[in-house]
Amino acid sequence: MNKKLYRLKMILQKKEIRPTYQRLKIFEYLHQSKEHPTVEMIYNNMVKKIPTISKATIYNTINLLVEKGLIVPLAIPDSDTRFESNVGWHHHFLCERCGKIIDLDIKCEYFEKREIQGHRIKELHGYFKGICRKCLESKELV
Amino acid sequence: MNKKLYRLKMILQKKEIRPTYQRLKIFEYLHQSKEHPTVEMIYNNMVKKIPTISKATIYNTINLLVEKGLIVPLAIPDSDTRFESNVGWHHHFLCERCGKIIDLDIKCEYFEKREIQGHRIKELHGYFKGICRKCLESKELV
DNA sequence: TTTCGTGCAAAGCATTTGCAAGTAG
DNA sequence: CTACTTGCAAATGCTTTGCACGAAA
Repeated sequence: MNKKLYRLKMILQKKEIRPTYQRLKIFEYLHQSKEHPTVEMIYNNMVKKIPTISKATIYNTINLLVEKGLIVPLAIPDSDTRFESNVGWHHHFLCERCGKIIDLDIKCEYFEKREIQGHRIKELHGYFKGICRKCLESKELV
Repeated sequence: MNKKLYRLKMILQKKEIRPTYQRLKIFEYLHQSKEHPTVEMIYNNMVKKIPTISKATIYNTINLLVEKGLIVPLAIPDSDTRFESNVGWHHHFLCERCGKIIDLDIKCEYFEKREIQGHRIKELHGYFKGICRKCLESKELV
């Protein structure tokens, strides 16, 4: 675990980000969490470990990490922005029943393309909305 | 043109929305505009035609139209939400140079699917970010 | 030592809400 | 007439900013 933290510290330094305790802990949390947390969720989690931490620091840090390309924001209508450390291109599934966001492991023909209809592609985002497998299964039991 | 307005009025009534002048004009604007306007853009456009209109009415109306499924919101990180009346599934391209949002006329294998890895699909959203064809061309002239 | 980051409180904005007056059916 | 909608202003809530103190290089 210490080795992993050290690795994260190196990543920050490589991007010229001072690896303060707060930043490292936030970055660590984003790496170990699979729940695509909101700012609120990050804050609630951090307060447990660092009781004096402020929301301003959370905002400052995630903004910095996004700028440096170390995390990615996920915009969803009528919902708070979420963040993830998995910066590789992939799609998402949002369950409208349980609210979870699931990383989809599907191929997309555009993942390899650098151009579409003459436009140069720099980013690609895709998400599905509906009811996830688990919710469907539990509904069938009712 | 009157015929078109009448058609829009019918659409509102079918969804049990009282076709007030403000609502009809906002709905009309969203139908004729191809620029995927923000709330701000809708307001600025409406004020020209209805000088007394308030932002609250714009918000009330678009929220209602979204609820009823007559328009679709488009969430983009670090950018205001945009709206469009084209509710059919399609992808978008966002140019980071000129800021335009372009409807893409491409097929997607998931447009016809109703399930993905066991999850039931109700909505599908995809967008590319990069530099649009026009901006690439004008850059090449420099 | 010097520069940068943190935490607090205040400021800024977009969006929502409450309400009196006006409008649609 | 009765219920709903509008426009205004106030309230709300998320995010950013200014600043003094503290921490990192």
